[in-house]
Amino acid sequence: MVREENKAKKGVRPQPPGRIKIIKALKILLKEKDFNSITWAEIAKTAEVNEGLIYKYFKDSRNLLHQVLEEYLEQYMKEIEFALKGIDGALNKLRKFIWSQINACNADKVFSRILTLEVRNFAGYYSSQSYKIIKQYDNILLDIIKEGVQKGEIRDDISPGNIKRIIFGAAEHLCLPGIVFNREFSPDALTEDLCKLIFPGIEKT
Amino acid sequence: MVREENKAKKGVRPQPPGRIKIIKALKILLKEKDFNSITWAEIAKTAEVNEGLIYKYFKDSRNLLHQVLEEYLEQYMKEIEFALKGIDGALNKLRKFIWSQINACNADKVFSRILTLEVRNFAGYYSSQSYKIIKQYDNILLDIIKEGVQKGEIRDDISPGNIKRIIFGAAEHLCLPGIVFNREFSPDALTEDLCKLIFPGIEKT
Amino acid sequence: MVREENKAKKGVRPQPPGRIKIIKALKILLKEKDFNSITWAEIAKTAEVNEGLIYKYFKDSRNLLHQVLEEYLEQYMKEIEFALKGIDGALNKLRKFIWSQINACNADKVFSRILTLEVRNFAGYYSSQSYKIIKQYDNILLDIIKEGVQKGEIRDDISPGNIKRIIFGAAEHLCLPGIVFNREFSPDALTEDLCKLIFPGIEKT
Amino acid sequence: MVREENKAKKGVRPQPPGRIKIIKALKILLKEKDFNSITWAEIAKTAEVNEGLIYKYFKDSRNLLHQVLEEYLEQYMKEIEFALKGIDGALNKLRKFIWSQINACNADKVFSRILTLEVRNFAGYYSSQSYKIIKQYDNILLDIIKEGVQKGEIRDDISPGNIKRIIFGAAEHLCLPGIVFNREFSPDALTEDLCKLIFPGIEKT
DNA sequence: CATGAATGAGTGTTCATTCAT
DNA sequence: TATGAATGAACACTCATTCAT
Repeated sequence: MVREENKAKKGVRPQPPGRIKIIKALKILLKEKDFNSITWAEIAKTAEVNEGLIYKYFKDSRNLLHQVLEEYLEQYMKEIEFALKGIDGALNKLRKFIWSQINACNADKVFSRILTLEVRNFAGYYSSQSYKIIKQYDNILLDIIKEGVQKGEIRDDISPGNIKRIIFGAAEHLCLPGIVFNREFSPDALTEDLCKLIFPGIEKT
Repeated sequence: MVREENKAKKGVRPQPPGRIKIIKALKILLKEKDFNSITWAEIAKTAEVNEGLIYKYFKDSRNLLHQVLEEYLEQYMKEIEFALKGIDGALNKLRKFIWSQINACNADKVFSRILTLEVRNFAGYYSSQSYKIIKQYDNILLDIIKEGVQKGEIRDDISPGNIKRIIFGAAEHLCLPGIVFNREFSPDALTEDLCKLIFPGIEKT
Repeated sequence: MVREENKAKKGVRPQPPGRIKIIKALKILLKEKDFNSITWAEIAKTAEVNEGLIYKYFKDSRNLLHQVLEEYLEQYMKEIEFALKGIDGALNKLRKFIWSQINACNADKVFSRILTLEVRNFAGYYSSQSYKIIKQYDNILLDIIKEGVQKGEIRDDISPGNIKRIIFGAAEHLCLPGIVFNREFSPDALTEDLCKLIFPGIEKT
Repeated sequence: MVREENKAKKGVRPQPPGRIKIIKALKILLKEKDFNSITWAEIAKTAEVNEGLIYKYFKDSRNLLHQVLEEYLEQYMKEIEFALKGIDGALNKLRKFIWSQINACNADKVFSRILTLEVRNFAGYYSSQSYKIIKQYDNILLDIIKEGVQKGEIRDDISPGNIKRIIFGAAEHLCLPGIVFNREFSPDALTEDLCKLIFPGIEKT
């Protein structure tokens, strides 16, 4: 009965086993190699599924990756929104946001690699659904900054957009060695360093 | 005799005309499309050279790109070294370095795109000659920071490596929209914003 | 009871709903594209029926088309036989036959296209049931000619078969532009022209 | 030296052996099966050539057929123009034209089948180069008819276009059994029958 | 130094067909 | 009766690469 409820709530389609296997296979392969060098044949073989079946469920290979990405991003969006609840003050939210971002990078290196290194030079990426979700995610940070500016917590002589970019870029490059060489890193320590460095320049004096 | 001079000037390689044409062709194509979707046939056609000839000079397509990259990077390295000469104080050098980096991004968007979006998830990139030059370039910034720490200009409670990463990441993401959508941007303004934001957190108080 | 009646009227087959839907779907698709490029998947989708179901009723796709063709041809045969009733004289019948043929081409361009452009180079066409019906249809014209020869209305120094072919070919090519480019044309005018041209050479002098 | 001259005159490109083999292979296969069911693999195998090579010389499979068709049609056009030279009077030309057409059908049944049964329902046929040549060929007949009308040899109360269609259609269907079942037939006899039948209705009385 | 010709191994994609339920 | 899921075999097409000349 609980199951029935879940279905109803989430509006989940029945999810045929082949589809699940394919997605799982892609995730496995993404751990081993970059997306561009993954072939349908490999996916099919890994999924123990017929090649043609992939086409049944996913229009093309990009579509398959985007669907997997979307799922991941939507999940992450929910988490970050949840994580920010109940936190008071723009700077506190900022710190939390940064930590979450770095932590997520550390927790799922495969997706981090895809999002930071692979997807950005895909052909249709900047008009994809995934990119839309990323923009929403960006806006969370942007809103925090704008709120801080409005409340006098954050300086107003740098555009919120540029502050946002600086933060994202700084966080990304702190994680980059970990992402590229698949090494563990400490979200706590990196967050600490990043905030120490940028907060003095962000706070309104 | 003139030839001899050319040889001497340009370096060791004799630079046969076919080779030059191929490299030129790749540069043209890189302006239009991303490296991964450029084919030998296209290069040969653009270079007005036989396909087979490419093999005479370049082991494989990656090799070709790397050679082009190397050339570009070596050139840029020289420029940055020259640009930093005669500047006093770590923070002043830092500002100059940042400006040069952002300015270079703006000036040559093709190479910026390759370096920030494409090359990083190539298979052999991190053991390539190009990467070695990038590391050297990284070290220039690192040395500036270390010098600043040593002279008491820069705080010592954040590792120079992390400071370096924060600066590179921040600068990169400030340029990213311009790189991705091939838009012009103002190196002066972006440098100003970035320094305003990070210098308070970098300076030793 | 009504059902029973329908059965009796339509013939032997019980005509299950799925079957009807499939046939209807094929007819719809034939209006849009040529038969060779219609896929099972499309038929099933258009019919709002499962792909596998088609196999219940039709051995293969050719079989399906032939059944649809047969239906159409049988219907047309009845009409032509009815139309020729009560007409006196071979030449009058000839004129009526020609008009009916051209009129049918104009009225149902889809089937005309199939019969004149598509079906003739199908593998098994010349041993199919459809071809048998076509032969019967051919024979109607042939019989008219033979009757005319016998009665001295039509010249006897050209074989009836060749006269038949000349008439069919001429009529077909008069309709061809209309069929190919799906344009309307006037059966009256074309019949008039055709008869004007061939009757002098057909009539016994 | 003679060779050099030929090259220069005809403007012939060197014709690489692979290209020739491919065209030859297609011609062989066309004798056995209809064009639509011929695959690249078969052509390559028959030509004893790599599959990829076909793509080097011909953009796609349609392109390959069209090039072969064009060659054939251009050749035939030259022949018909030559054949009509020195013939006086529209009706005499007409007879010669008809005989040539029927004779060509008999002589090369493969191409006749393609032109009458296959090519007409190809997607891009009516905007292809082949179709343009066919139109030119059509116009030869049309011009003969127009000339006859002008000189008072041919009746003027049926449009030349319709006369043309009637002739082409009649001739085609006289040849059709031969084309379809690959049977020999007598151009002389068929021409005789056709002219006997249509000339009385064509001549101006 | 440079070319034209040719190759082999793959690519994503499509399709008719089958089968358990 | 009708369906969803899955399959296998082929399809046209592409590409980096080689080699004789």
